[in-house]
Amino acid sequence: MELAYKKQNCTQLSEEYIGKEAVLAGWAATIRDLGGIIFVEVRDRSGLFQVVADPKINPQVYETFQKLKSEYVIQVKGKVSKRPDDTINEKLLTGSIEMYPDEIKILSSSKTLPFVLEDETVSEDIRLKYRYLDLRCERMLNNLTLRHKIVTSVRNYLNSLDFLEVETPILIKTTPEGARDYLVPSRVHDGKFYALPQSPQVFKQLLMVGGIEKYYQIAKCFRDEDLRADRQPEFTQIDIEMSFVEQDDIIKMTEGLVKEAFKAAGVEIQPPFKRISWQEAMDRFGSDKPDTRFGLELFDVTDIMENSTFEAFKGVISKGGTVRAIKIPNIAHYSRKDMDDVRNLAIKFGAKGLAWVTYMQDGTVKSPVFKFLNEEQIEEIQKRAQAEKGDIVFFVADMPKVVYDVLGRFRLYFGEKLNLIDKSKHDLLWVVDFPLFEYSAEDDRFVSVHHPFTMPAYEDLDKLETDKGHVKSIAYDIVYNGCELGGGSIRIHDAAIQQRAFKALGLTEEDIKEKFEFLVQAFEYGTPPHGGLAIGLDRLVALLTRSESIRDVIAFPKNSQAKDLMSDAPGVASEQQLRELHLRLRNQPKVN
RNA sequence: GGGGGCGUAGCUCAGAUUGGUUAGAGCGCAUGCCUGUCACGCAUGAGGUCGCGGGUUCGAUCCCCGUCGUCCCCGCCA
Repeated sequence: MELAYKKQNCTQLSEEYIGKEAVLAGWAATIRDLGGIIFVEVRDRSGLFQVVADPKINPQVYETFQKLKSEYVIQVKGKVSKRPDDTINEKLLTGSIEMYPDEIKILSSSKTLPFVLEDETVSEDIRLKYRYLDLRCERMLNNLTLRHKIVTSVRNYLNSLDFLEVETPILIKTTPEGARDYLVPSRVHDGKFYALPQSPQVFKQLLMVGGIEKYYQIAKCFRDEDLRADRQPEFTQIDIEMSFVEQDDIIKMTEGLVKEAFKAAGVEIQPPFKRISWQEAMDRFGSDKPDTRFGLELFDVTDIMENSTFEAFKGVISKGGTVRAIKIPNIAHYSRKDMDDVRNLAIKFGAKGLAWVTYMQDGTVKSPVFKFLNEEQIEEIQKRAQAEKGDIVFFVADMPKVVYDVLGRFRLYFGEKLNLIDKSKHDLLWVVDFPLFEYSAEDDRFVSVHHPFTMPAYEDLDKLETDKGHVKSIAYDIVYNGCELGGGSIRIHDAAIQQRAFKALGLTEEDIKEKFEFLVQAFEYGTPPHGGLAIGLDRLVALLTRSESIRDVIAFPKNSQAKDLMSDAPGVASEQQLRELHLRLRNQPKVN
């Protein structure tokens, strides 16, 4: 596309252009002034192109070149020429050609940059403060380019399947459950607030009631919770909902989508992906997002320990607890200090203690717990662990949730530490059959694992009243290399089942009316069976670009304290603004 | 809310085993020289509230306390 200021992109030029006129515009990336000749690399989004000024060839151009400084914006016009054979730069896409411009214009000058572009060691806070400069670096350009390609491939894929992209509101009513809402005060309605959506959940279900049948949206979502490397206060989901579907339909559709998204990143993957039940994931990997690129699977020794004389374990078991173990290979040489560190790690992860068996290289076996076990039990442990010389088996006894969590984290810790993870793998799988409810000790009641509209497994419907803790749901997560990429569920479309689900959650009629009235009401007017899922776009792109943080795939992210270091948001509001919003501050904001 | 790391030149860092007279390096920047560089080379030079405040001390970049900034983790969050 020819523009007023440029007719070609830098890397569009090739040897085919030799002798032809070109007009480039971009930034002076590097300037090499050799005294009698000046080389400048022009950079635009496409890449680099070298232009040369020689006083004997064009004194006027040479004079302007002498004025150039780093990151000046320039335009050059002239004929593309071949470089002398011995000056070809193999590292540059356009390294065999160059231009002695007939004309150069300085379109804009630049101050000295606060940091050297492409210097990977520059700290992130400096780069975030001058994000517009960081964006000039190849890394950010590549990340944003890949993000765009992935979004494009997703849109193309869903469009080809007859989906409609529909926007849902950003100013909505606050929702009682889930994450903390961002609130927006209403000027028109004194004392009332909008919330920003944590996800378009309610609206996408209403779109199904509205007959849209197949909906998607590249949706901005907002959660006012503390940040992490993979969590931003505003983030983007590929949000999808479909009518007249069961779980398999969603899974199949998503597998195609993920395949296309990976293809856009140059990675070929072949659906269908493995499916593993939530229970199996917890039993084998201690996680609902298992990284199955390596072994170190957990195993159950509750039955053995139950018949031991180890009162600590027996006490846990009699209270409904479990004893599980993990075998870590080739660490029997660990010193006492190493073992203390491991024990402290277990405690940090939530264990009350740690027991172990060491299978020494000399064939002896050492364990602080063996005095509580008979020979048969000791043998059975070795058999289940398939322990060999050099291994250590660790035991954790507690309520299942704690045991899974501690051993699951142990597994990841040692997998990383012992370098057991094949980083070249693209391991995709589905975790299915999640429990519908989870007991919350904090609230002393059962709460939704997914959300209150998740369909219970058909075979578990009669347990809704009798055995809440064991009701499975039709919910599914997609997991990539041990990271949750997305998840979703089939929703309840039957008013009677929805009432039973609400009841199981301990919600009263008033609660339901207050919290979900318009949704429940909508469902009374003919609701198609429906379900969907959402995929975290930022995480997906971060994983595919091997970025350490999702900040690296967002053009203008917040820092770990939810501040925008560039614009210094959030800022203070004026007294006038506060008055219009009917607000008074409890504390004066800190001014730095 | 809690735990940990870091904070010295524009950027990235060093600054000792023990607190001491003039706080260094590379990159960048400036000036000069240099006609085929592409990490151009060579020379010269400028550039510092050692994050901030307080304390200990004859004396603090260094030790102590507080505070601010930033990153990571737990809690929180799908």
